[in-house]
Amino acid sequence: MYTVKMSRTGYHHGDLRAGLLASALELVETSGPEQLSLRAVARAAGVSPNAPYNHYADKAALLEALAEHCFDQLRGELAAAVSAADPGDEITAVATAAVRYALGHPGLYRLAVAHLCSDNPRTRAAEDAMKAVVENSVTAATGRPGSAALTAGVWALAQGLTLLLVDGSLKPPPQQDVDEFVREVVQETLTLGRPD
Amino acid sequence: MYTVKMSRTGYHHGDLRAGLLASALELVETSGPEQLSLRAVARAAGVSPNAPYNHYADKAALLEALAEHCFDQLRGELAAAVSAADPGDEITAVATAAVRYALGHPGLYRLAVAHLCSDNPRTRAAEDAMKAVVENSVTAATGRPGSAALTAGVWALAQGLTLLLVDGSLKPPPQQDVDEFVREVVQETLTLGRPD
DNA sequence: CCTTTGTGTTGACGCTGTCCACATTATGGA
DNA sequence: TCCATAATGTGGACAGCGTCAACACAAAGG
Repeated sequence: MYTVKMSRTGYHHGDLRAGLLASALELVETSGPEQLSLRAVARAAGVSPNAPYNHYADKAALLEALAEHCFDQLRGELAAAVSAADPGDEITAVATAAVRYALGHPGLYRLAVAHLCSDNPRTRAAEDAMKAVVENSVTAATGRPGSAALTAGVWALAQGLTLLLVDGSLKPPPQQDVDEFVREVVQETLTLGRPD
Repeated sequence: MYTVKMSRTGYHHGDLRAGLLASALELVETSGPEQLSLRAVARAAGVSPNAPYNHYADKAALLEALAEHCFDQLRGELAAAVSAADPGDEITAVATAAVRYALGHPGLYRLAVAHLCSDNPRTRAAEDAMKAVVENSVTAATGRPGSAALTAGVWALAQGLTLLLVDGSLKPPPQQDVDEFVREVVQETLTLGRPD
């Protein structure tokens, strides 16, 4: 997965900053975002409880970094999905990609969503980049520049669908694959049930 | 707000269960959901740190109760909004009502969303009741029974919009009122930008 | 009246985030 | 090359947290 520059000299770690991030990414999936403690991350990275403070101001800063990482990856996935989509199908593609990513990294996604409220500029920037991808998908799908309202709506639909699916509050009907379900939901919603 | 049966006898509290809930509801707004500690709730209720354990199995149980309370109230608001809506306007009405409620109780809403993942049956039931209201709004607005997919989509749109607005990730343009913004987003999204 | 049951208190444990002082290592100018 | 300085990791300590066990008080009912 992660090949960190592992030159532990016995005392110094080599690249603790990255090591902590990697350990945290693992722990957040195995133990859940609620259980993620700074000390546990340090332990997993093989380092004393206070070592992280040399690289992150406090626990919140580590969580910010995790959220930023999540949004960066997600943006990448969305952008790839949009450019690989059949013409006219871009909106469905972003929604599907978002859901797929979140279901693949539920712990990280939940953590990122839970800490959305923070006003860290880097996190905000990562979010804005995601929104830009969504906007692209809207203009690509409709053939004209999408209004701010429509972009917001598509973004909200994707985000809401993802959240509800991740925490099991919404389940695709049996013998329907998640992708199909998302596609159906998005298409019916965008046309209010009217056949296109 | 809350007139709890306050018959503190000097030792017994009278109705600690309700008192704890009330204190928690206050604290979750004033101090934020992340800072909400069982001990702080007990303190606010004027009782020792362990007293809550006579009424809630653990901290998670208290949070469940809060989430359930939130969903119950929200369902009430949504139902009222649907029945008060102009015919054909029911979907916009639910979305607006959801956003309005969440913005009025951001701490509680965030807590409820963060703990959606739990599989407490009472919480699930409260959620299902909300979904039923949304379904009603869809059938009322379209004039025919809404499909499961469409209901899910509207639900996701409302939930996503609410979440993004609550944590400031989405801001209505200046000099546009939140209600108007939500209305515009919902209408444009449901018709993919096509004028109706 | 006395026992049982519900309720609140006190004390303790391990865990957490964080501060401080200190130890160790890397770096770069003389 | 040597040494000062900065970067990085360690250890100890503190308050606050969730929770358990033992105990104290009050209400209820035979």
